Amino acid sequence: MFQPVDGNVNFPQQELAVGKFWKARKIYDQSLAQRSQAPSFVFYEGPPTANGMPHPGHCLTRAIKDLFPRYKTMRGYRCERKAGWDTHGLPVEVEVCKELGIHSKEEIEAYGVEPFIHMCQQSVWRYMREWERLTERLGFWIHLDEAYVTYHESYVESVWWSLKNLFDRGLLYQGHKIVWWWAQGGTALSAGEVGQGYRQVTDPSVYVKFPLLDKAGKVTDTSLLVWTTTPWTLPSNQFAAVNPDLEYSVVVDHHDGTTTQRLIIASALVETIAAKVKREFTVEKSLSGGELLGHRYRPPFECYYETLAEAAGILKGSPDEYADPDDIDETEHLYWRVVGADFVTTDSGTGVVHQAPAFGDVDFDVLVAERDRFRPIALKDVTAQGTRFQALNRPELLCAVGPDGKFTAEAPQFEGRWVKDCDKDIIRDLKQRGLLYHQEQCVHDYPFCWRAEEDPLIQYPRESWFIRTTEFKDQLLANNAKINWLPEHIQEGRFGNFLESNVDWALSRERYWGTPLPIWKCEQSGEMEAVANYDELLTKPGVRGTEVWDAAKKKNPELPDDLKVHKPYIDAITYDSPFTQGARMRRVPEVIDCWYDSGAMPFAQWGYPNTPGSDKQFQSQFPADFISEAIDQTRGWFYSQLAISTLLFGKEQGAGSTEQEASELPAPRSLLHAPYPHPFRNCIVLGLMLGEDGQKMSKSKRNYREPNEVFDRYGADTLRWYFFANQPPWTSIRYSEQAIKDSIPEFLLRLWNVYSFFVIYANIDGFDPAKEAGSRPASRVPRQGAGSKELDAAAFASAKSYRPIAERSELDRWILSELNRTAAAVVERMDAYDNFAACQHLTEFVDALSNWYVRRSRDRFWAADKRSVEKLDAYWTLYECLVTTARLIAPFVPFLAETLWQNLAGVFGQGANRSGVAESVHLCGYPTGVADAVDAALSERMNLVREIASLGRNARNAASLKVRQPLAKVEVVLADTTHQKWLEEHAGLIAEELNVKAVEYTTHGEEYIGYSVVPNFKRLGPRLGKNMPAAKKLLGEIDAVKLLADLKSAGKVQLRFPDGTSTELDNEDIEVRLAAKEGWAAAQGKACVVVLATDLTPELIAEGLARDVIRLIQDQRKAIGCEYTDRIEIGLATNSQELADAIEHFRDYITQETLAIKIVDRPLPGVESVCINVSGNELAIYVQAVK
RNA sequence: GGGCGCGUAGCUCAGUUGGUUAGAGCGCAGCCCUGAUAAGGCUGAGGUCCCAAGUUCGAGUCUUGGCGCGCCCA
Repeated sequence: MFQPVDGNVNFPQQELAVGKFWKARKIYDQSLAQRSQAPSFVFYEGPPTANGMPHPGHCLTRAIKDLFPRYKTMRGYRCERKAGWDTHGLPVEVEVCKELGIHSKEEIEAYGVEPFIHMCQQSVWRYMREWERLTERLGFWIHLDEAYVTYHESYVESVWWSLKNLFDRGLLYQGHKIVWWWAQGGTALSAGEVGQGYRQVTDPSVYVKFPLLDKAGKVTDTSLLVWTTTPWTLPSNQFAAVNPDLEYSVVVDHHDGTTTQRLIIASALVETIAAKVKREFTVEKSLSGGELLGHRYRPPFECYYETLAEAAGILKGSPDEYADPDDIDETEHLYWRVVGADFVTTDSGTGVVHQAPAFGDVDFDVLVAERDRFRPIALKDVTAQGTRFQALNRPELLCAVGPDGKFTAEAPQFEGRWVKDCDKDIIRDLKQRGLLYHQEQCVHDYPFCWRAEEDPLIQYPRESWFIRTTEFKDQLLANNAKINWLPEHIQEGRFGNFLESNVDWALSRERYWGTPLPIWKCEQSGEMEAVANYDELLTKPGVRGTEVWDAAKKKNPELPDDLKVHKPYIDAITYDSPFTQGARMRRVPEVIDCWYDSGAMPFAQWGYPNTPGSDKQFQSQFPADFISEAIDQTRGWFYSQLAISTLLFGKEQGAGSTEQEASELPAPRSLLHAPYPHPFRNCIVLGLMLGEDGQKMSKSKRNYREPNEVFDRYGADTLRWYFFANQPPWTSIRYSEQAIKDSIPEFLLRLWNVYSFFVIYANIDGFDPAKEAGSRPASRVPRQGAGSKELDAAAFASAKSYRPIAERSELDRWILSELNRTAAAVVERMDAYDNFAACQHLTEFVDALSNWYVRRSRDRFWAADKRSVEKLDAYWTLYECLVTTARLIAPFVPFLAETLWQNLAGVFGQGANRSGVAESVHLCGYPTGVADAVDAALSERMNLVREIASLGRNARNAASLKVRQPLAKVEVVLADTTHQKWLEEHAGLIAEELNVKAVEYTTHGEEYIGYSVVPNFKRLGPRLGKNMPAAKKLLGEIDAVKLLADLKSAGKVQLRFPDGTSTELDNEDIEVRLAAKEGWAAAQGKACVVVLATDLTPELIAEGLARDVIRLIQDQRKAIGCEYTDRIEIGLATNSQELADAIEHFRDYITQETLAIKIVDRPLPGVESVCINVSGNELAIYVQAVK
């Protein structure tokens, strides 16, 4: 016996029970254990930050992350799934600050770094329980209890190891980065924070003259005209940028009759500016931006000019690197030159852009590019030559402003004043010196600090640590080229472009809660070294400062040991400098970008290389076969992983070599030449999920449901199926509760109904596959026989009632063919990481199973003879379909699959004691489809039958002939005769479905239909080319009946085109279309026309009435609560002779169909009647169950 | 401002290498079927496939240029 199935299915409740079962029986662990020797399929969990409640978008990510590992496990791989948590970073600090009611770094330091990071460490776990609960409830199988955690000592030390590696190879360096800087608070703001603070303000807009110098360095009467809205940046000017591809004009300004001044402006802007200043310009000549390059000018302020005006450097590519520097003449001035930049446009300004690299990252890039033109002077050269060339080698960053936002002594005129306050004085000064050309006001958006609304932010250079990723650009691209991205366009598109414009990774953060940068610096010489782990630090000579941690731990023994590698404890540790006698080594103050943490997870999750055994784990789990995150990770985790892996674990064989010393690294050799791609091979990039209103999901807008609400109401499988089956995962989807709800009936509920149907009737008829198979299939089948464990066909072959498939009915063979076809198609799609198409195949199969197989097999299930071969065939067929479907859907909807499996396989025994049958569907292999069982011709034919049935119903509808009214016959006019013979043999199926007495086929239906012939475009197009329209026209005009006859007799026909050429057409070259003629109850489809005979005989009418009566009695059975097998007594009272005659005539039929033992033509005493109108005849129906 | 993606029915979305009648689900209207079905079937209304130009015998699909939306970066 199967467990009775509740027709009122409650998915959420079932899922909770299934979850308990998995836990109690350790099914996930078993699924791994049984694959311990299998080839591995490597999955990496991108660590979420458990710093907020999970929302439906996270459910999508976690569902996809679960789907493929489950699938691959069933396909025979070992897929370990180690959870992970991202725990460092600014968001955590911000959360803690909120709690403390503080904002700035000053406040944090006043509060105390030590208690602050304690709070950060605790804060990280605040929502972790919620995340774990969600993970479990969603059915995401992953080892939560072995999760890697980015703040753990082993993890931090792994990151340190990698950083030391980079440092020792010269790939980690200090430089400048332009950040949005809150001067009053002394801190940099993240892009997100800056974005929050934009406001419209009015700023000065000034046009300033930069007089050009002649060859001798004398000021000329020609000036570059530049525009800026930040006058305070002018003292730090270094260059003037033009676009080499733009045209510029030298104009003469006649305004002031006494002096002649010439201005250089982009030609496109001459008129605009003339209009602005209300003057007339004469264009003296025009020249390209390229011609301006290299010209020197005099900067608007003298601060640096006096000392640096003549500074020059040696250009790269100058002959003979080791020649005497005095002989080298390929030099250029370092400052105040015209340089080229693509970003210069004529959208605004003058086409000449003032460059103060200290206060703009675009400007800074120009400086970097300029620097790159000069030959770097290596340290040893400087020492050898003295410091003579140090200042000459390349332009340095000029910055006359301090971190407090006030001018420094380098701009003595304004020293000590807040920069924005100086704008007016600067303008006045320029005016006095005749450099100000024009001045106005300008309204634009400018960012302010979101924590102190009155404080404008400024862009400001900060010392920062960088990873030299730009040197690996080609390798990053080569690695990327080998990754299988889904969708494909990520590779060349967003990610590829990002790599193309790679800049060195700004690694350091001037914050508190993060992996400390493991670099110690000599307090005297400034020499530095990297440290790979805590123990190494302790072995340093004269190490001091460990007592700070010891004291803290003593005071609070609860303190996790992991904190000792964090600020402030790690900062306390100093040691003797190996560089300078008597000096100490101190750690630099920075922590690192937490993206580096997550990108290091391929090795850091194992604590590699410090943790014993991590070697082996790392090697066996590298690279990942599969990862998936949302598209916002392009520049996040996808990049950080790729960059770190490419820099650490090498390159393709034979690729350019920038790291000769690679073999000296303490990494296993095999990994150093890991073939691309690494560290991941396949990556599904998920679309962003929006809220119900199409906006970004936001808690305050409440534009989505809490995941738990969805789970409680509809179930995790519902949500999963909605994600997998409704769209490709990379389309951004709008969250919609209605859409989730609507996705239930089409698949989950339909499948459930089939399952429920099976269980109801199998129990009624006592069909039990375990008993049929002799109750112990496993004992008969060899133990390795995959068949027994997974309940596929082979498992049942020994059962007496189990007939070979070839002996069963067409319908059985058809659905089994569909089943195997579906399995093969699903496997093919899933192997290509295409869950959406896979789900469509599954949906189609369940539709076929429910709406055709079961529907057309009902008679067999209802047949009286419990042991008839046809009936048992039907049970075996449906059973096989259901158990196989359970396996097919297991990775997608694991709970429902398990529920089905538990009951369907449960007849073989409960729990682990199941005679070799798998205890859980998730311990089964995945069905791949048996090629022999697939019958393509049968599929095609059955489709035709289904189309005929559909057309028949259509015709009935059009003729207002309900299906219960039998008709004498239908005629089916086929477009071609290929399947006619087969169809004739299966007329019964159609006759029954359409409730007609006979089905006839013909290809000569001229009476009912018209033929038209169209060319097969796809086939003929390439052949006929320009004659296609003519072919279409000719075929449209031709006598179709004659053409078809000719084709049939000769196999081909001639077509002569107006241009004189001709062609021969065969059967395949044309398509015949049918159209029903007016006046017939007919419907046309692509392959046929179905025509109904609409004449009704009294006999047919009577049968129709009888069927009406049966239907009404069945309703009544249901209404009075009869069991399926209950016998009843019926009373039928009517005044209509016609109806009474019909009942009398079909008495046996009615009796049989309604499980009646007796029908009388009068009321049953004591039974409530129902009075109903049956096709115009009044009828009173009395039904009572017989005890 | 740049990069990427998207734009198909009232709504949510499919649409294969370009092939001539552009589909599904929901919703709406009507009919039908039903002792597995909170299901199912048939029909109808509803489309400038964002716009324009181009390539082609043929464009929802390819190219270019616009417009609108989203994301990422400035």
